[in-house]
Amino acid sequence: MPFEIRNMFNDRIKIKQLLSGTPTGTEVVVMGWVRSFRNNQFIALNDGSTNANIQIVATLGEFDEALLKRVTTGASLKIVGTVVESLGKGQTVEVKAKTLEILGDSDAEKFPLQPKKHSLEFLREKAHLRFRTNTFGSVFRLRHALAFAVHQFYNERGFVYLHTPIITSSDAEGAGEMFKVTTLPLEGAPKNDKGEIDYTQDFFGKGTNLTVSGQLEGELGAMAFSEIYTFGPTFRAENSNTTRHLAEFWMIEPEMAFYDIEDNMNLAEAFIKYLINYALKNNADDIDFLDARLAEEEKQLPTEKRSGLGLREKLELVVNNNFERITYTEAIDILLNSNHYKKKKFQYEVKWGIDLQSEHERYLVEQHFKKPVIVTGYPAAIKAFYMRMNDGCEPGKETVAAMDILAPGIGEIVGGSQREERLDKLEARMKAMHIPLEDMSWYLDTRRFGTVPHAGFGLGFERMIQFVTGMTNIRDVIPFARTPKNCEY
RNA sequence: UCCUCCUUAGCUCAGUUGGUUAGAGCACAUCACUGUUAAUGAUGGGGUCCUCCGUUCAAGUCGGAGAGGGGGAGCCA
Repeated sequence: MPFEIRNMFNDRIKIKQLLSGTPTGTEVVVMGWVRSFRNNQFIALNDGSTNANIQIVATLGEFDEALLKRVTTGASLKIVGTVVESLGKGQTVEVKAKTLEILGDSDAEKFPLQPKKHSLEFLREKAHLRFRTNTFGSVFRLRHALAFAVHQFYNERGFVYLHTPIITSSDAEGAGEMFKVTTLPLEGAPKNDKGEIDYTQDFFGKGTNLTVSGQLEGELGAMAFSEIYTFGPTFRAENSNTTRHLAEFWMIEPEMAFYDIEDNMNLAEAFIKYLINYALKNNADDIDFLDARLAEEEKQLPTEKRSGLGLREKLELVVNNNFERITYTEAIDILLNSNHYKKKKFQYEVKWGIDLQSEHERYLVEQHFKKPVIVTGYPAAIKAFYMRMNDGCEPGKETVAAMDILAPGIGEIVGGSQREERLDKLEARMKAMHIPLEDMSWYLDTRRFGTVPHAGFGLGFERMIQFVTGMTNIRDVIPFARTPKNCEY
């Protein structure tokens, strides 16, 4: 099969394409960054199209010694050469260099990435360079693939991609602490009669924040297009220091008219499986690399801490099996009847009405069912105002049509619900929760004019990437993590 | 925010009961070798022992405070 030379300004061929072909003797132009230079002859060159490097052979004696001295780890090169069968064992094709041009030098003494294993913590501090490592190469190619798959999934189903605002004056969702957005000076901000900051003089004439969710605006779109989704950044000013929280993260929030809670669950399950399937099919190399990497890490762990399941195995298991679906009440029963509970191993109390703690969710997912679990019908008291009250509840045990999807290793990956479409019930709930109705009249209008049953959910994009890549720290699946006390770049 | 562990060379780490000149592997430099795959061999340079305060004849080592990081918890996606 002849190589297809892409007609770019430099007729460059990408390394992924080059490696997928056969040694034909064709002349090619390759560009990339040096990963290693062995034996003063063999350059491992990488251009980010794949983790695999192309071996460039600079035959001894054919190149100036001073030039070869500049072939250091991290330097960028332009190579013109012929594609030949490799005499070595590690690869089938290699490029025998005719000309070798240094595009950018890289001082070997100062370049932080060495041809060796680095800790994730070290690379996190070099986030601007960590893309050039195999691990982060795979992680961020997968991040891209999953983002593309998100759009493809919804586009195939006729959903409209709705851009909900990033700056918002709505503070009703209660999803978390918000970042203030203002142009008022911090020192000497104008005050009103009551001595409070006078936001009428602010840029928007009122107090504004970065969004914590696009859901409420998403519902407005669903009431016209039937099915919409949002996919954008969201912001939480919580002082959370964990491996699964970010101050700035990306969330996918579909919102569907004419869906009930069952339809909602079906869509969420199909969505997650679609994303995993897309990655397995289109990024097999990256999954396999991360699989091997995790297997290596597992070897360092004591036996009882090993998962015993490879990354690929885990993903295939999720794709090929139905998610377990249980009600909150059933979940509490399972916990109460568990040996774990009887041996008093739960730190937090288990009884109907509590919010499930991490340890409870982990028990259900990792010990009891050993696969993703969808929990529905949570107590109304612990859930948001917009969730639909279930009919026929025992007094004092009112539940709402909420659903959380819990995934092994990362906990809650999806949170969603059927929305309360009945105006009287919604208003009653909002009053009970002290949410000012007048500020929310735009939202209540959807229930006043042609209200319909509808539902939706939010999927944390980074948590999904964590699941697919097996990365344990969420800071390693977003290019530039924003966490408390950390906003580099 | 709470609990807990950690911070020694560019990186990963060792450093005994508080005791003389703080070590190793990798990386880097020089030389040798040349079909290597984390190349190999030899030689060499490289240290604010996180910071401050204290205890002591003497602190990388003990105590206190602070900073940064890891893991767990809460909040959540």
